[in-house]
Parts: sequence; C-alpha cells; structure tokens
Amino acid sequence: MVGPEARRRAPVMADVAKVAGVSHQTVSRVLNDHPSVSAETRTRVLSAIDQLGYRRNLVARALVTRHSRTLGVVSFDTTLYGPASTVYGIERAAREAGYFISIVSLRTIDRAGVREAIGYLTEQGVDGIVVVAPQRSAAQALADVPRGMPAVAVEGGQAGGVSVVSVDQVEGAVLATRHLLELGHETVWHVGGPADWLEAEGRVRGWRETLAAAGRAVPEPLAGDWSPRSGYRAGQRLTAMTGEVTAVFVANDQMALGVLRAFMEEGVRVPGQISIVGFDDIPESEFFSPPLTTIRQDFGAVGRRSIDVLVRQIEAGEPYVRESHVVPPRFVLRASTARVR
Amino acid sequence: MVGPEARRRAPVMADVAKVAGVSHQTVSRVLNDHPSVSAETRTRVLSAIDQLGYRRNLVARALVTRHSRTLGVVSFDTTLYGPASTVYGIERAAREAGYFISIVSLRTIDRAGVREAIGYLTEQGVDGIVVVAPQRSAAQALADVPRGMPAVAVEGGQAGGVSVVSVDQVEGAVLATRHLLELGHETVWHVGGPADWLEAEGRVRGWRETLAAAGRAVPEPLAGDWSPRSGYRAGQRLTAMTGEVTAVFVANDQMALGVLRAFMEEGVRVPGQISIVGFDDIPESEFFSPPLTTIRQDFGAVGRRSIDVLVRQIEAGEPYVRESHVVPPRFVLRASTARVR
DNA sequence: AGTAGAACTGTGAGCGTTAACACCACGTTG
DNA sequence: CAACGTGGTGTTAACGCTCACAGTTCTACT
Repeated sequence: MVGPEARRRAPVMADVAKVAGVSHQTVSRVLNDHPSVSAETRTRVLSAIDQLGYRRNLVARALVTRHSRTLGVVSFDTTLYGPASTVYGIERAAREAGYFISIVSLRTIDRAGVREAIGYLTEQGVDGIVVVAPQRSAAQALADVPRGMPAVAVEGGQAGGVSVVSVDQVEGAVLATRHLLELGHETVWHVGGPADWLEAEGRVRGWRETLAAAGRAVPEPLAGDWSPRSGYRAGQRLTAMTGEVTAVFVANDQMALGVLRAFMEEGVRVPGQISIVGFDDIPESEFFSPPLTTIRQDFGAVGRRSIDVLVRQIEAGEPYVRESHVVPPRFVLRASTARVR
Repeated sequence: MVGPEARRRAPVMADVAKVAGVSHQTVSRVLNDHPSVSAETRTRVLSAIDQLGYRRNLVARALVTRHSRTLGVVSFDTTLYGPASTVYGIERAAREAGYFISIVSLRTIDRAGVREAIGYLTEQGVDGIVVVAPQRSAAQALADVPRGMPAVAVEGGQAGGVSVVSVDQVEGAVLATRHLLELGHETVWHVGGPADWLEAEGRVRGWRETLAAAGRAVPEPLAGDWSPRSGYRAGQRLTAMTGEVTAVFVANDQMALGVLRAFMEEGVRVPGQISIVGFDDIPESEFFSPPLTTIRQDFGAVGRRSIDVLVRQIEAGEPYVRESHVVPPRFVLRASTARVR
C-alpha cells in the first residue's frame, strides 16, 4: 500500500489528511476533539490514523501552542528515600494532570547548579518547575527562576517569592521530643542532620523549643549527615555518656539505625536504658531491632500537593498568588521508646 | 531600553540578530559553535544575547533537527532502592552525554501500561527509550517499541530484540550460596522475590543450581514480595523449623531485615544458629544487627552502561546491533554468616 | 592580472502543528 | 425571499529554529 521508499519517515498529519480525503486541519480537529466535525468525517480520519499508525508530533504542537505540557523537576540525590518518594509522588500527580516530567538531578546542590538546571529546563520549554530544595543554598536559587515561569519549592524555605510545599518539620520534632518527655525522661539528646538542610534545622528547632518550654536542659546536639554511618558514630559518642543519656531524638531513621547498632555493640539496651525516636518512617523502620518509634512524613502527599499548586498556577496564567502548604507529620509509636524507671 | 510592551514575549533569535546587527543565521552559528564566525561578530552577538537575556528555544530546534536530545525512561516504583539508584545513574550519565531525561513511572507494570508509556514518549519526540523492566511482562512490552526507535532494557530479559543491560543475578546467587556451603552448611534455604520478576527468577536459579551441583538437597523456596514484612513472615516460618535450617539466602536486603527481626523475636541467634546472606547491599545493611553479608549490585554502573549503549545506538543511526551487557555482582562479607559447628 | 579558494555572512525554505479566518451549504427567521 | 446564523470544512500564516545555498569580501596562487 505504501511504497518502501515512502515508509521511511513517520507519517504526519498531511499524510493522514490525504488518506482520509480531508484537509490537515480537519485531522487536527479530530485529534483535539473539536466539536464541529461530522461523525462520518471523524471515523474516516480515525481509521486513516489507525491504518497509517500515525502519532502526533508534540514538539510541533508545543512550538505553536507555547505549551509543552511538561514540568521540570530539579532534585538532589534521588537515591535517598525521601527525595525518591517525593519525586515519585510528583511524577504520578503530574501524569494524572496530563503533564510529563523532565528531571534534572544534581550531585552537589549549590546555587549555580540549581540555576543552571533551571536554565536547561527553561530552554527545553517546560510549563513550570518544581524544585526539591531541602538545602538553604538550593532554596536561594529559586530567585533565579525566570519571571513568568510558574514554580514551586518542595521542602524549601520561603525564599524567592515562590510557593512552598513542605512537611512541618518543627511540628514533627515537637511530637518526638514531647513523647520522650512524657515518658519521664529528664531531657532528650539530639542527633541532627547536615547544618545547611532546612529539614535538619526545623527538627533542631522543634526539639530545642520543646525542651526549653518544659524548662529542661538543652544538650549540645550531635552532628550527622543522614547516613547510617554518621548515626553509628554519634551512637558511639552517646554510649560514652551512658547514665547521663536516657533519650535520643535522631533526625532520620537511617541515622537511628546506626545509633541502634552502636548501642547494641556496647550492650546498651533499647529501650531499656535509652529510648530512641527517629524521623521519616522508612519501610525498614518497623523491622529494626527494636522496631523504631518515629515520625512519618507523607512524601507522596507532598509531591501531589506541589503539582496541585503548580498546575493551578500554570493554568491560571500570569497573576497567581504565592501559596504555602504544610503537610502535617504523624507520630508512629513502636518499641524503641519506654517509660523511664 | 525595551518598551514595556515589547518585553512581553521572551526574545527570539531575530531579536538578538537585530540588536547585534547581523542575521538570525549568524546568531544560530554563534550558538552552535560554528567555526566560520569572526571573533568580532561573535562577541557582538554574545553581548546582545546577554543584554536581552536570550535563551534558545529547544522545542523549535528539535522540530527542525528531528532530535530532541531527550531520552525517555519507563520505570516501575522508583521508591525502591534498586530502581531509584538505577534511574539516578541513568539521569547522571544522560546529562553527561548531553541528554535530558523524561520519566514515566508505572504503578502496575503490565504490557499495556508499558506500551502506553512508550507511546507517550514517542509522541514527545524522545531520541531513545530505556525501559527498566525487571518483570517478565514489562520485558515483553519491549516488542512494542516502534521500529527505528533506539531502546535498551535494564534488568530485563532478552525479549523484543533490544539491547539489554543487567546485573548477573545468577552469578550473585551462586556467590551467596557457595559462600554458605563453604562455611559447612549442609544446605541453604531461600526466601525469594515475586515470581514474575526476572531478578527473582535468576536468583532462584543460581541458588538451585549451586545446590544441585554440590549434590545437596534443594528445599522448597519461600515466597516474598521484596518487602521487609514478607521477609518477616518467611522468617517466622523458618524459625518453626529450627535445627533443620542453618543457612538462608534471602533474595534482597529488605526481606533479610524482616527475617532477622523474626529470628530475633524467637531468640534465634544470627549467625550462631542460622547464617543469612542478603542481596543488593542497600546502605542500611552494614548496620543491621548483625551487619548483613550480602551481594552488592552496582546500580549506578547499570544506569551508566545503559545510557552508553543507548547513546551509541542513537548516534550510529539505523543499522545498530543488539548488545548485551552484564555487570558483575560483588560478594560483601559481614557478620551474618558463620562456620557451622 | 586573473582566478580559485577560503572565510564569513545573508536569504529563503521548511520542520509539523495550531490559530485565525474565509468559505460553503443549509436551515431558520422576519 | 432576503438576511442571517451555524455546522462543517479548507486555506494561509505563523511558531522559532536549522539547512542548503547563495552571495560577498579578502587572500593566495598561477
């Protein structure tokens, strides 16, 4: 039917039009569900499309409509459970809203890197950008988003005048710390995340404020980098002060695992001698030894919410308002905490 | 300098050309590092670009060149450590090779879903597709990749006639099983992954063949679904047979964690009474109690290799050859295995 | 001196689609 | 019966870029 020579290029609208005996514009109308196409013409076009195996060219469409129906995502280390889950939530929500996702992952998240990523994405013609900006420097880079480009920051600060969606880190830390105090612990130690992460900062703040409000001593927090190994090292330092330490709030579950391991090696019983609360509720936490009491973050909800906000901005046109959404964390009681004797 | 009215739309090449006093074609040449542009013209154009804040429109460029420099990725549950790391590796390698990544994540991975995702990506004009196809059904869907569209399967089978990059699952299982036998265990039990996953299948095969080759009894494998919980349940069933069971090869680290937990609850000592080997080497494994002996998969290498293959296909043009790449797994000795007494 | 070639620059067409408008046939209305 | 709307369709012009080719100027060689 079609010569081997003509088969070369993928069919275009004009080819469909010829086969169906209509103009290319009518084909376009069928494809875009335009009302004024007769039923008979529509079926003729549809069968021509089918016969030719035609697929529309979204690049050409994007050029003329100035909308690519693609959203850009700038992220950092999508190997970690939190970012990975967030991006997953973003992708699902975006596709449900009829958008594609183009991802740029950064190795180091400095302002220049984020700016460059935003530049790439802009050239690529994305309709909006979501920046997963857990670090202070990344959040600042949001100021580099071109004027008129809808954008939303996830887990970021208030920087740049763009909308923000995040989990209430402070509240999570309050939940964790209060729980430990309610169990009768005199004070609570803290193993924190990297200083420049906003999440780490929020967790420190919630912990510190809760302690202060209860009139308790605020010990010097130990520094970690989210990795189990850094938690392990912090745990070793903590065991050196046994007796003194009876409760620890660890800024994420991976570090909590390291702490648990260090305690186990030193024969410190959890929760017998020391109670531990983590943060994130990764799938593994429930099966730690002992199962970890922790604070759950609903990353999926964060991803979905951010797409909600972004799509609303895109579809509203220019004069949008800045929104801030906070997803509440949830306390999850397991077996790593106990009443002090 | 520019009227408020004219500021509306982003500047295009013609605007830059006007400011620099050259033709749009010369601007294009500067942007594409074409050799024959005088140094003086180049700087004039560059400063005009700078002054206007011009960014090229890659959509228009893609329309005429027929290359979007975008690669499509079809994946499944990028929340899991393996897929997440693979996709991360893919993204990094792609960007290094000058390509963008457009991702479609599937919730359920059936042939129709993969086919639809490939369709989307094709319309979007990607230059090539990598399908992370760990399940049999996904691998089959590779047959639906349009003719002429470069594609590569990651962790998939030989289906569809496309190139494949994967970790040698069988070899990993052999390493694990052989290690346990060398420690003097009479036989090795197995907690496997979901039946339709090619990885699960490969691990079962390696385990079974090693046992058979050594002339040992091959126990009925227990079924899991990769989750810690399913490992936990398998662990409970295993404890019911203590005495009989002295060594277990678990198909991934998350399930191994569940097994460990079940054993701990029942007072089964690891590795005192039972030795355990996992698979994957997730970052947590080193800090399990006890630290888990496991098989490391280099997901990053798999991602990079797949982009290598894909980019080579794209840039070679039509008549490419099907390639198969196998990334070797690595045995990681920790403390969950011991010589049988 | 004349011509070839190199270096640089401009012109026009075209990529595949949608937007805007024009057109036609038909029925409905005053 | 003229005027008008309306459903259905075609024509033409963008969208912003690169490609192919056609100049133009200048240097170098015969």
